[in-house]
Amino acid sequence: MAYVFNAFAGDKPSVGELLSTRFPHFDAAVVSFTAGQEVVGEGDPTENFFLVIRGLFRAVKFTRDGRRQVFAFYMPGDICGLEPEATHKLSIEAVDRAAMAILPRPACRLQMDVDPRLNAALFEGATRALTLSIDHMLMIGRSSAEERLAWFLTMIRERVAPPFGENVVELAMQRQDIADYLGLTIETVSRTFTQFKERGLISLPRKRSVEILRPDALRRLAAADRDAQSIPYPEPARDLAAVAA
Amino acid sequence: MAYVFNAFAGDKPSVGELLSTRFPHFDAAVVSFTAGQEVVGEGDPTENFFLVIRGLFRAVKFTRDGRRQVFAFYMPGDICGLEPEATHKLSIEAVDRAAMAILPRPACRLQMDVDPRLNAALFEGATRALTLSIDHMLMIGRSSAEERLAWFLTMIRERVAPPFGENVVELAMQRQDIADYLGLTIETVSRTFTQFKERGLISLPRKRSVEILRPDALRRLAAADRDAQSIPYPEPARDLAAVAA
DNA sequence: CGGACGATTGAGTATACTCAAATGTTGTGG
DNA sequence: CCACAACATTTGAGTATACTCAATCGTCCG
Repeated sequence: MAYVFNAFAGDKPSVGELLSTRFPHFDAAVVSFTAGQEVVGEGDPTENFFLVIRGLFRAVKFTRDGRRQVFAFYMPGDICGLEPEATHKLSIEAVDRAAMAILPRPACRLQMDVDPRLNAALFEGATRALTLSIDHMLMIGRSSAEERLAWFLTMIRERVAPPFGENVVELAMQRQDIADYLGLTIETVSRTFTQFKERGLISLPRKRSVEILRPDALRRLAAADRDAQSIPYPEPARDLAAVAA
Repeated sequence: MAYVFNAFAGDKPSVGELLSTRFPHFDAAVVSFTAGQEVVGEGDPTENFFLVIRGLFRAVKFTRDGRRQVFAFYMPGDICGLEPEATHKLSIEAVDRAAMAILPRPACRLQMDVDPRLNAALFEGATRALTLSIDHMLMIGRSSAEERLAWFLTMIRERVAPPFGENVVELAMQRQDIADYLGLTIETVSRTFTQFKERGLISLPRKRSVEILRPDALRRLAAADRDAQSIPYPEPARDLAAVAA
């Protein structure tokens, strides 16, 4: 997940908390968006930071001929819009009906100068976002379709309810978003979902709802552990140590 | 270029300058490395920042089964090692005979608290690094082999001597590094080099030396402009406006 | 000169792609 | 509430791009 501040990730107070403390009226700047609506576009001046209040957003970039890459999904508690240049290099769009708190940059900067905690939190967050993007890039550059989808499902699951996640994950984004996030086509994503279903790794109660039946197997696939691919069905053992390793 | 501070990129004083000002004896901590030598490994504690003095370094990560992704190349003036977690998530290795200034983190942090300029420079740099990684990811996720290599050559050329670059670029890294940087195999990289040569886009005086004969054509390929692919040979016109657009 | 390594080239293949059609889902108006 | 339209997703068939495995070529050193 490139470019994401996760409210759960820090041992320090979360950026969201700090902001809501320092800007007691920040909810006055909350704006709602409908599905597909653009918050900022590529080339727009970077005037604000954004704190996700409700729903799901995505950060995207387009090539000139219309290909699209999704760089991140932002969930409630995440901050985005921290691009350093004068203009945004990514567009931020609402995936579904969602809401953002809009935080003017000058005010944030002033607070940063005054409050070392906010300062440190933002810096830590920015560098952590970089770390989070590493896995994403490794996946895109060096993994098969099934590894990418397994990684995606594992990551989403663990973000929704850390540290272990629920076994049923609601996917607010549509298949095209997943495809563009993973650097695949929508057809390949769909086929891989079907394949996972047939292998008993997941079930699909509804199209946008995934029940993860065998989280360990999925996690091993995601870790690019080639052995996992040769284990289609059994494997009842837990394997949490492997995650930490 | 993920994770890179480029000494040329900023309108502010470069991080390198600030560090050498604030740490007048930082050159006492300069360490030399031979080709392939590891500066820090994945999992090592994050005790220092690093400033490249001479030569070329790469940031890499391995999957469990040995696949490798190169995330960045660091040139003199670049800073690396700014990972926020307690341990490094990437390994940093010397590509050739190279040297790093080793900057203890606690000292840097102290200076950051005291000196808002250093602080701002590092923050700007960290977020800029994020922006720089965007193109890399877009390439890896959504481009063909020839687009990736065209982008790589264009980027290297412009980094070596901004803003336009020399027409002859010395590649200190070997083909495997390029392949792992672009998410391709070494064979595909090699074939694409050959193809570019046959199309008259480049020439290869030596294996590690690329002469860029048609920078505009290469740049258009890199920009994922599909029209460029249907223009194999002629095209004498300049096209700098397209870069800015 | 020979060995080691890096790079290129060749042949065949697999994975994910494209184009196309069918199916499923959602939302809207009658 | 149902029917229909619009859209999202799945499935199918064929193909292209980049991969794998293998051999050759070139270059740098000892």
